[in-house]
Amino acid sequence: MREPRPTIHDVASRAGVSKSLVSLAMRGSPKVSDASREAIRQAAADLGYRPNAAARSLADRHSRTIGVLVLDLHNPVFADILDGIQSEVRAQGYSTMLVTGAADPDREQAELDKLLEFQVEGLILVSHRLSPASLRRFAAEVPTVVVTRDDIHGPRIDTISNDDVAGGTLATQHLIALGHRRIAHLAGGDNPVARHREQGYREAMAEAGLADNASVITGGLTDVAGYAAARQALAEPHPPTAMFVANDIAALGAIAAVQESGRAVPGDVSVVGYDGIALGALRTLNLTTVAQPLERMGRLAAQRLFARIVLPRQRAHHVLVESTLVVRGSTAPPRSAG
Amino acid sequence: MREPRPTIHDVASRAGVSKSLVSLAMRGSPKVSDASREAIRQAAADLGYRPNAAARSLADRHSRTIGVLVLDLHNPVFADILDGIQSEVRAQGYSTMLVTGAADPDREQAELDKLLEFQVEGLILVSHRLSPASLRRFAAEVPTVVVTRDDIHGPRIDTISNDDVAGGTLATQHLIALGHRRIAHLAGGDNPVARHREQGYREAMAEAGLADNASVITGGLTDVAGYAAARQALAEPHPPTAMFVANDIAALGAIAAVQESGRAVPGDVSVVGYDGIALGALRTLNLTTVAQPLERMGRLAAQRLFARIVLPRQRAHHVLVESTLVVRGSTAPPRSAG
DNA sequence: CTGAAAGCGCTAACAA
DNA sequence: TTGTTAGCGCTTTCAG
Repeated sequence: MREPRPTIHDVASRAGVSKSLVSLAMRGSPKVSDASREAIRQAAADLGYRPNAAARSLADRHSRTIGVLVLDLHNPVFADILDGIQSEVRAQGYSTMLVTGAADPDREQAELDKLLEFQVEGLILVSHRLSPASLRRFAAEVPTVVVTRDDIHGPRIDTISNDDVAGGTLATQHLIALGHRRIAHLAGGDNPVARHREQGYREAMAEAGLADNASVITGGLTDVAGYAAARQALAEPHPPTAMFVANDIAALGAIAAVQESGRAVPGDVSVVGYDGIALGALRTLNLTTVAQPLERMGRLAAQRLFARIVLPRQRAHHVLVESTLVVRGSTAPPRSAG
Repeated sequence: MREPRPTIHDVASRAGVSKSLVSLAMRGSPKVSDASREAIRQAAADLGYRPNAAARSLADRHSRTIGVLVLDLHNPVFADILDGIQSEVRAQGYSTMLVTGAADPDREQAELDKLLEFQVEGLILVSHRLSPASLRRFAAEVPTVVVTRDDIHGPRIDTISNDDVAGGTLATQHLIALGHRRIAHLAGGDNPVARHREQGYREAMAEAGLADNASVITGGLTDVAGYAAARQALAEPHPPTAMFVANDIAALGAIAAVQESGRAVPGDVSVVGYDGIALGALRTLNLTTVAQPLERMGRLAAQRLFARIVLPRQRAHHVLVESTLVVRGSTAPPRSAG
């Protein structure tokens, strides 16, 4: 089919040296004479030689690769986190293998199994849907850090996350402070992150004496889900004057539904999202949100992972990052305040 | 550090059979007795055995992996294309290694070099920034297909793309048909895709006798770039009544700038994008656009790649997909038509 | 159906 | 400084 690739052996004989010398030279060892080094460099260039990563990985038992699982490539949140991961991983001279599981536990399992077969030296899970048992099984085999979740604990599972309960409270309190009372929460579905944000909402409502006004609509973390949930909220006898939506992407969908119903944002309905995606800053959208330091979370995750690769048995670290309310134009006091 | 992983050897001795039998069993060969197969399965499960992909790749000289380079993980266009690629690749029992080069030719080179060291059996480049020479060099080493571009030809470089010139014309003609005359193009910068779309714009303007009205503003393919370009366009003495923007993401930025300037979309300024990202369908944004069949392009790319992996020397295929104008709410006749 | 032996491309002692 | 010798874990002839 295709001519075989040149090997280290071919380079050696063309340069008139031995295999091992080439190996040393390739990795920039100082114990190679300048003459040999140059001859080897030249021979490699002539031949178009490329080291075979599989062979190297096998021989020195180090793949220099880390595996990254992301929940959903469509949500820009993950692109930001990945930027942080990538820069850190590359700085260490490692490569990353990136996979998605489409929010399906079985597929996530399968993808991670593949990653382990490739001998990745560590795993970063950016918002997975694994069962606790399954996650612990992976973490037992290879250093693992989880980003955006800290609900599953295990002896050697590090986490980087924000406090979603506090964030949910922050968003809700903002709406309460503006004078809203009928505040709906468009929930993010059956996952811990969404549940925590909902809990934060409930706590803020209760604390403000608005527990009876609390109204949670089942939604999801996609634009479509947010759209549908908002429609449902607006169809109620006493539609809300404000919505706290489980994440930014769903909030965009919710805004669409509000506007489509003939209402204005924020004039008739205020909307708050969660995450802090760059898109939300666009004047068109201008989304008030609880912003997480996404890129930093990615960097922290990679740093944590390398720390654990060096010292595998250290106890689990749970890094909590600060999220902040970013007030933009999608929230305002209700028409008839109070 | 960590206890060594069980190998095929460990499985064999625990199951009381030979290494090679295990190897056969692992790959589901029919020439293994049921008894042996079960013993092996059990032993592997007990041990938590995982095949070592590096070793397998080395031994059978097949990595069963294809490399994918994407221009920018932040643009949802690429997530859609990737969906198509992934589903097809998985269906073939292959894995994918995904990398980004941040639109930087040198980094793209480096990432692709890494991919080749991992012995990927093929390459899919989703909108690269490589030089022709560099692209041809990679294609000479491994089957390669390029998605969204067809400007660089080479003996064995397949392409999957739409006709950006035609698409640009389509968008512009739509605005002309609505009655616009001062139509600006917010260009997408120094890359072939953007240049083709611009050419389509120019051709449509010329054909309508509006060549003198043609106004091209230098922009880029990001929201920020679109925002800046639109501001510039609006600052001119005779601001346009319509804009054709190089892609959807930049169009969102442009809409933001228009609205921020106190003008309405489409009341004062119509905006057309390009790509057909899902987000554009949201009622809030409601973006008229030239939509490419993104997921299908991804699938086609993977299919083409596998075809070439089987028959490496076949001549280059250039698959052209149809893009269609999707008229939504961001375009309308100008205030004072004509 | 099963097992022994050789080798994939590379690294890693160890000698020379 | 250089070359030799063993493997890394797996697949693959080729004899039993």
